[in-house]
Amino acid sequence: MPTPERTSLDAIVAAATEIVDTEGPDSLTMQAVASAVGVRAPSLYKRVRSRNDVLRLVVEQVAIDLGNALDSAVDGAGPDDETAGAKTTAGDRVIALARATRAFARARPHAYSLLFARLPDDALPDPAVLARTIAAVLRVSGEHVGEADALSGARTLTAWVHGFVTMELAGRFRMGGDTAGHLDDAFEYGARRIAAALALESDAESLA
Amino acid sequence: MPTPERTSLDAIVAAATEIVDTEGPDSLTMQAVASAVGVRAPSLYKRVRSRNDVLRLVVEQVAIDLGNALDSAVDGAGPDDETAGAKTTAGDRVIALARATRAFARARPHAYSLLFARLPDDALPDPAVLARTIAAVLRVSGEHVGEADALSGARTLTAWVHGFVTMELAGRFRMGGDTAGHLDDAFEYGARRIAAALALESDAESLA
DNA sequence: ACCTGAACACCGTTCAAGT
DNA sequence: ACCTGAACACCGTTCAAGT
Repeated sequence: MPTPERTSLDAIVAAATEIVDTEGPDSLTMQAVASAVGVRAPSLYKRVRSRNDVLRLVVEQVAIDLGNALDSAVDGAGPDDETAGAKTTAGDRVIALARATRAFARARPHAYSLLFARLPDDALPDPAVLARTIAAVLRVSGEHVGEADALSGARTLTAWVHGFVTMELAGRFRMGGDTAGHLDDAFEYGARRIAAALALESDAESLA
Repeated sequence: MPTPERTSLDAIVAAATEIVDTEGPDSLTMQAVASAVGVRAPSLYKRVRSRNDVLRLVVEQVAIDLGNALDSAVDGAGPDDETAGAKTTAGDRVIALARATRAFARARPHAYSLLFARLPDDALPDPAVLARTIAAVLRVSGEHVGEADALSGARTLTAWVHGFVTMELAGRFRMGGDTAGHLDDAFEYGARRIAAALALESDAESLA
């Protein structure tokens, strides 16, 4: 006689993502996930192939969440020029993307780290999911520097933001006086500089 | 009767570093290290406190190796201007540091990733070791943009290089057409742009 | 003083047995 | 059809016993 299902793939992914967010990937054990969804560890193998499969689903969920945050940031971007009636520029949207990425990483450091971590092959996220995640970055970069340099601009922006955020999260290489407020200033200053540097790119030889 | 020592802390660190380089941190087990140095796993606890202690020693060794590579890169930097007799500028040394970091990361991807990874508290490297690692970056940055902006310049350079290299190593967010040769071009182009952008910084309000 | 086997509490994963 | 306890091969770590 068939027994009723006591959990679901969605519940497993949700529980696993929560564990990663609160305790980090090392705490993502099959027993912890099973306990969170109310079954025993062996039952999980009815819905997933392995722990790495669970990890992959978490990474993809995180990528989707970051993509949504980036989309929202573009929609909600306001003008840097605070004069009444000033229009929002593509440069404003570039800055908004940088800020949204940093905010996401600070809110969910373990999850964010996973996006760029060295993962086992069977935990690698679907490239199509990642493509959606960065779609807004490519689009805004194109508006800012022109379609020909959209790729090069997106890469430069992403590299700088990711590097800054990683160093901030790791808390190493503090380079002397990195206090919290100082980092905020350094980020805003750097983001403006990078956005400005990208805009100059359209003059140089295209590299896309 | 005292038995002779059959291994040493140096041998343990060397073996552990080799395991990390060849198989990655997940393969760094106490049994693997013990087997490599010719003892049983419990014997390791005579020289180290825990697996995280071994990991910390590996991270510090990697930081020392990167620091040496950066120092060598600065010494060996040549002029971008290939005219006979052209002098090596601070900008040339900035580019040389960027190239050396990328070369290190490509040669030892697992080791490099550890430098910025989220690590357990008892695996965190000694800040003094990390300070030595980046000393050359701070020094060259100061020569390039002036002492007042040395910190800000070093941070921007390190963030961009680290971000670029991480994206390259992870192989995700390929953003369309990232072939091997293309990435080389993109790196050289980006490094020149960042070096140029830093040089402009000295005009702006200092942020150090 | 150093090294070891045995043991403990964990992992991921498989599988026969239950319902 | 789904779930489970038991089992297996691993982990890190401790410790009494050997030399």
